[in-house]
Amino acid sequence: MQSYTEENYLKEIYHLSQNGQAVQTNAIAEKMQTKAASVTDMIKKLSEKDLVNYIRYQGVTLTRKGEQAAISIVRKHRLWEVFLVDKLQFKWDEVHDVAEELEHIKSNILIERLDAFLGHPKFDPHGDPIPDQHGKIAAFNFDQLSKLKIGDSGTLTGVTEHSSPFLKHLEKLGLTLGKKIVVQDVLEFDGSIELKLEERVLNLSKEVSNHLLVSLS
Amino acid sequence: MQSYTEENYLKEIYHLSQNGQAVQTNAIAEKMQTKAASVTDMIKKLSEKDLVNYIRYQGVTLTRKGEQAAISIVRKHRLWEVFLVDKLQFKWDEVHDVAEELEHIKSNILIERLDAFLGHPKFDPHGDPIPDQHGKIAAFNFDQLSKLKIGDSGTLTGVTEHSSPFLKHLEKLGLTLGKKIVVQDVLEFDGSIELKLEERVLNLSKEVSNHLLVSLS
DNA sequence: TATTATATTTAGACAAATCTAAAAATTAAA
DNA sequence: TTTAATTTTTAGATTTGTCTAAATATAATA
Ligand SMILES: [Mn+2]
Ligand SMILES: [Mn+2]
Ligand SMILES: [Mn+2]
Ligand SMILES: [Mn+2]
Repeated sequence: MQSYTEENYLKEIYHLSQNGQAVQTNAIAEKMQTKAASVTDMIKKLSEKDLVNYIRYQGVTLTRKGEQAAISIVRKHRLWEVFLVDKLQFKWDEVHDVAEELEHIKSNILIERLDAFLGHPKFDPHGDPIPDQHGKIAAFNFDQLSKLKIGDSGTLTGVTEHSSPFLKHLEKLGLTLGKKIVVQDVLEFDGSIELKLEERVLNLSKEVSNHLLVSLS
Repeated sequence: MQSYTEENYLKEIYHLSQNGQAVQTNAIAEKMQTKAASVTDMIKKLSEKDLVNYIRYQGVTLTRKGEQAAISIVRKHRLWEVFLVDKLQFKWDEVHDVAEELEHIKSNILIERLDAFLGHPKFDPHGDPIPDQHGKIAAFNFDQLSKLKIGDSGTLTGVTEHSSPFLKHLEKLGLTLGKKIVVQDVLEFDGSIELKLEERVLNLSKEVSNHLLVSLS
């Protein structure tokens, strides 16, 4: 078993590994809001436990064992987020911190029962896929809204930025998951995008549209 | 805020305080499965934080602040137990360890939403009262089954022993909360009690009946 | 009351996770 | 290819919660 802290490191390394390359000490330190020296200490410990591959000065990658552990935590995090939103009326910008704690509760039966209770959801409130009990993550093919061309249309299926101010902003604009949008214009000038959303026309900055995922229709 | 460990100490001191007297170091050590020296250390820390009144060699009592903190944890523990049983089909003998972890999740909004979601339950799956958000505990007046006389009848409303073997045993006998019983005989010899439960006649040892609570009818 | 037994506290150490400051390795720039 | 900048690691401390062993206080017994 891993400690609460080890689990947080594993999850963070997992998220930072998505590009395929070894993860740097400083990158972990920044995400974990700690110091590089502390990261080195923890990496050595995780390496000792065969959860990461570690070569001094070369960064870390997760072992299969480490990846499975990380995915299990991600699964729990996302299932608890669904619970908070679907059953306890939390807003999508309010769930993260609580899920950050709940993800560490150790009980397989609990998480499988919760999964069933929620109806085996495939995505969390931010559109992120929920790994199944074997660690399988459903393939999905979404595009950054900022990559679309004039005339393209689709459905908003995810966000890649989870901060409360950002999510509240989307909420206010009516840009919630499942909404249909049509690209009406893309401005050369600043890369901002103009789209139609339920009769209304919105203008989104490049910065915002970078963090929105859509499935084309 | 208190640490996970401090919260566990506070809760245990609270449970041991029910007789009104100061709680002894060794009593805490036994319940917490630790050593007296460790308890002394922690007591000093809790005293420093004004959560317990402590006089060397004289045991501890909770301050108002400490009692409120302890009751808050008990509230969370019992609400989570209700959730596990009512919503996730846990058996009453399976909930304790998981609730032991869940009780430490820090979020007031979470626990108030959970309370509402569960329909503001007054008792947990073992018949223990659930304190309200202000720390108030509903008065209740139950009797130990072992104190009843021949001819007395009532409803099973609680258990004072939460171990899984004990609860499984009751389950097998059909002795679950809400069941009506009538005392048919009390044996002088060993204090065992004979009672009628839905057409059947059961004989319970003094040991068992000591841990059952009934409300007389 | 003196002695013995029990309960509690201190002293000193240890493991986990963190930090600061300094040293070492790697990478980038001149 | 030296030098400079960046990244990473080590060394040594600190905090939290724990432990064992020894000392001290309280309670029970003779
Ligand atoms: Mn976490
Ligand atoms: Mn999420
Ligand atoms: Mn606990
Ligand atoms: Mn209970």
